[in-house]
Amino acid sequence: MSIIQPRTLKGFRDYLPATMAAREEVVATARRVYRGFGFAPIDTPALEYSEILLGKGGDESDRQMYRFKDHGGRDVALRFDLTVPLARFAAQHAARLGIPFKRYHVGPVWRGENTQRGRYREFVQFDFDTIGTESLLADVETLVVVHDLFAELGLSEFVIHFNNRDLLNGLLEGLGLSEQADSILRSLDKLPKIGIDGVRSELATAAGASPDQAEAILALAGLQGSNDEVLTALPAIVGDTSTARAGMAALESVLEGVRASGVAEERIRVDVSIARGLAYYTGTVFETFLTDVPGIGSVCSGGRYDDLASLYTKQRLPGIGGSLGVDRLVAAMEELGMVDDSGAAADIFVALFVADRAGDYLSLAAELRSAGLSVELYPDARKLGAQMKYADRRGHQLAVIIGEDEWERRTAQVKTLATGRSVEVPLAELTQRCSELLEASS
RNA sequence: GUGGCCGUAGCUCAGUCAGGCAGAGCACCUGGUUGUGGUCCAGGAUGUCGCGGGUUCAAAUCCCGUCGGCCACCCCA
Repeated sequence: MSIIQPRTLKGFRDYLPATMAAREEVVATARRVYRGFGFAPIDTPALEYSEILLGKGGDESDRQMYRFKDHGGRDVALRFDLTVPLARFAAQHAARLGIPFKRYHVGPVWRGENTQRGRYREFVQFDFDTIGTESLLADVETLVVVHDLFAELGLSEFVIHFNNRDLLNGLLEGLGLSEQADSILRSLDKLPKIGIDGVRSELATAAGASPDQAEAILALAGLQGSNDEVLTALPAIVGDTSTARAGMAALESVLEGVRASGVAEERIRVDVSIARGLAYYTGTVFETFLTDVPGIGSVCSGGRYDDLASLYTKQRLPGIGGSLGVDRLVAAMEELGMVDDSGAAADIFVALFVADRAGDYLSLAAELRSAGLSVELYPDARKLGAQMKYADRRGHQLAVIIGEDEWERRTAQVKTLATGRSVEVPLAELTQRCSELLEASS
């Protein structure tokens, strides 16, 4: 029989222990932060009816969607984000949930796009959203959650860039270009790449903007400075439509709220160039960048979507939320050397020294575990040196060594691997002494 | 999806231009010590050269296809 080549699909990956342990830690931290703000867990199916997902994220999302007929001939698709399923979920369960409804949701999503560093076809998002309120306090809270999340993760160098789509919408209304909003948005998004002149010519060709219109749009996109400088300059640039005024007011109000929440000025930036491609965003939009890993792009982004649930219900269910890119974040942390590659080792290593006494070692390990300690018993009675080497490589804190002599004396040697120091303790005190040693080294 | 570069030991890579015995460093295994890791010394094992086909006396090397990775476009976590 021939051997089948072991392999994974393009854009799909296996996760080794070191990476997976890092991911679990990120998820645990995010969960703790989300819960601290009153978000509750939910889950939804990976597979949905295509009609639920199609047309919600824009043409690009539709193109990238994994879509096929299931065994019953149903037209189905894998979710490409967690926000659209949430909208369906909220519409379906609104009556039971109560408003506002705050939920978090972690799971894989799928996009059939071309791969690149930090971009895969299957990746994990960890979302949090607030459904059922238009209050800007929810916008403020969303940004504060992101801030606390990155602070808790130990990533000190990050900046949350935020904007309000009404600024551009208002400007375009005044210019009579509302119809071309999508195409203009896409052109503006390329500003860092193709420059002012590139965007200017693209605005003319793709959106049919006149030279004057293009200049007005570019004046907005090119606006830079401190948060207060940008806010001061904006009114003259975005014009005097009611939409633009609303966008201005929202932007100022959100920034004020974020400041009041104690977020440092250098962590939050009004950035009118943040547009976000997904079609469903309506007001506040944001992206989060790691200053030390610029190449990886945004690791947490989101915004307000006041019309999304209207696709599934007549009830008005506005929402706002954010999406943490778990894989991207773990990749960034690996680049920053924040992930040690030993994987998750148990605190205590027990050498299997005397093969005949396997039962004694097993009950000893069980006793330590019942006290809440994590214990690994080596499965083979190999040379002690080899076992010690294994324990060292694996990253255990303590090694418990009990040979025939110790068994007879009813004692154990407990070795602190980092220092090499070893103490002999009575078996009766082993649990307590191990706890103390672990406490001391942490 | 389109285009460019790349794929050789567990890892990082040399060897490919100009076809001629498949290599280095690190990691790994064994020994130097009857029962103690990280250093040192000695020795050892390890490859469908991504996969399939073609050209050739001979292919890691040249050609075609395919799968995968990276980069750009596009878009995005």
